[in-house]
Amino acid sequence: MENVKVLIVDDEPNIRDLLSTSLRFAGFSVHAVGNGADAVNAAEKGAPDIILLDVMLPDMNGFSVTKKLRSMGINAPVLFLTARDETADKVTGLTVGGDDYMTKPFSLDEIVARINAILRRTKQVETEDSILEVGEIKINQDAHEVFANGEPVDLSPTEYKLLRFLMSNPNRVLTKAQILDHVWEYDFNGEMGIVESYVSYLRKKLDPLTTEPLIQTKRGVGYMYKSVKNAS
Amino acid sequence: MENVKVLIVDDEPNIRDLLSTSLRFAGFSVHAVGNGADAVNAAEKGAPDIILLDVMLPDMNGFSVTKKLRSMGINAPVLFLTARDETADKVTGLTVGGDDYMTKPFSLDEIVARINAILRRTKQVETEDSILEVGEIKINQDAHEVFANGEPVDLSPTEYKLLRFLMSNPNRVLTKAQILDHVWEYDFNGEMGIVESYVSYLRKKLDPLTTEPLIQTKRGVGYMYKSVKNAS
DNA sequence: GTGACCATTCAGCGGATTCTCAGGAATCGC
DNA sequence: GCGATTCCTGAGAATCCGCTGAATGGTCAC
Repeated sequence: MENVKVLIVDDEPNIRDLLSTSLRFAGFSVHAVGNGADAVNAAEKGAPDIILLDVMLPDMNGFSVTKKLRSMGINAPVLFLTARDETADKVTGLTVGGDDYMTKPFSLDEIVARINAILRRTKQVETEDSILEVGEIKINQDAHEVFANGEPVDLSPTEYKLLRFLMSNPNRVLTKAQILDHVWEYDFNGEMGIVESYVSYLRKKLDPLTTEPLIQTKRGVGYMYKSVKNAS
Repeated sequence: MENVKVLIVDDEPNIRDLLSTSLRFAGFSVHAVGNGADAVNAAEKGAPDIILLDVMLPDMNGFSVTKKLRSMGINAPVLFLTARDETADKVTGLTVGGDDYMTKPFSLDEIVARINAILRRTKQVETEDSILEVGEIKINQDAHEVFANGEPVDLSPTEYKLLRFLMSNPNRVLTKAQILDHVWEYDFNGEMGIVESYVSYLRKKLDPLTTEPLIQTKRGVGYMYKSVKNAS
């Protein structure tokens, strides 16, 4: 996962900042532009490994941008960003090859997961493993399958995202605010109590299958996924 | 931890002074301003390693400031300061990237700990280790876990903060007033007897696990955490 | 439309935590 | 030794925090 270059194309500065900050912190090398013409230029010069492309741009739409890019021999996979109300058939034609799409608003954890999934599929760069195994839990990120000591566990989408986020930060306390910011969609406006609810759901499903509780409550601080006992 | 530059942005002079003095004493290089415009200027010239940013400023809010900063290519992590009563929805989006937030009123020890945690995570400068080990006690600051000779110790948040403060000033007498100022929130207006109570709680939990009492009473002066015996 | 599943809010419970206070123990000056 | 001062610690009250079950509304498949 060294030096993967991401090109972000979105006309909303808020989304650009959010994505830039978040992906940079996730270890990607980021370049962000606000319209299709700049995107073509940046892609030509920057040789990105993956492109995050808003479907609705002020000057040209995502389809025109990709057509232009492909005609120039730029074959980096594209992750389209589209508003939820735009109909699916508008998008389905776009996702050829290794491409994919996400609806806005998305969660930050989810978009990192999708980027890694695409890179994994297109194999243009080394990237993370599709299997995430920490302690007694194993997640197959391609199949969205979860196993606790080999037993399959059936999780709802939000439960899955929460568990994945916890497991990718083992032995580190995560505050409810951090969890909310990464697992829920960026425009979520509700209370942090929902994190408690979902932790409760997860524990109810996972704890019967494990030898010890996996999600620890650090009262007054947050939650922590524990993987190995700290004896050192 | 050499020459880490902190930029403080808060419109309340009291808070500015409190933070400046305290952080300077903790070894940071500090610059403080009172509004968003000055913050942008100072960040441009000063190239801070981390920014402490009040969410509510007279001229612009914290989000506008960070947006402006990011658009200028300044990627220093931000520790937001926000009033406790502001609801969670004002907090969402704050902990993106390496950023974090604290509610006012905060404790000075806590804010130093958070700054070090952020610097550690963003790895932009060398900083302290997440493990604080002095004598027979070891603290894992990521996991908020405490061990006495390898045995886990369960501490409440205040007990934890007190122990951390004592351990980060080993072999040095700390007055109750100092402890109160650093460990408790700055608007705490109770009695100093509470320090005695919490020292008592700590001793009750720690002393059974250590070969000798760790927190010494310096009658008429304060308390001292002892780590190595002086041969004299 | 109907039923299953899911996301979200909320209220009540129980236990942990914070803080105060007061009696007794330890220590100091003399 | 003895009083004065300081410190220790148990008890108790008020509060806070997190867990969970229940209720609501939405979405999707059929």
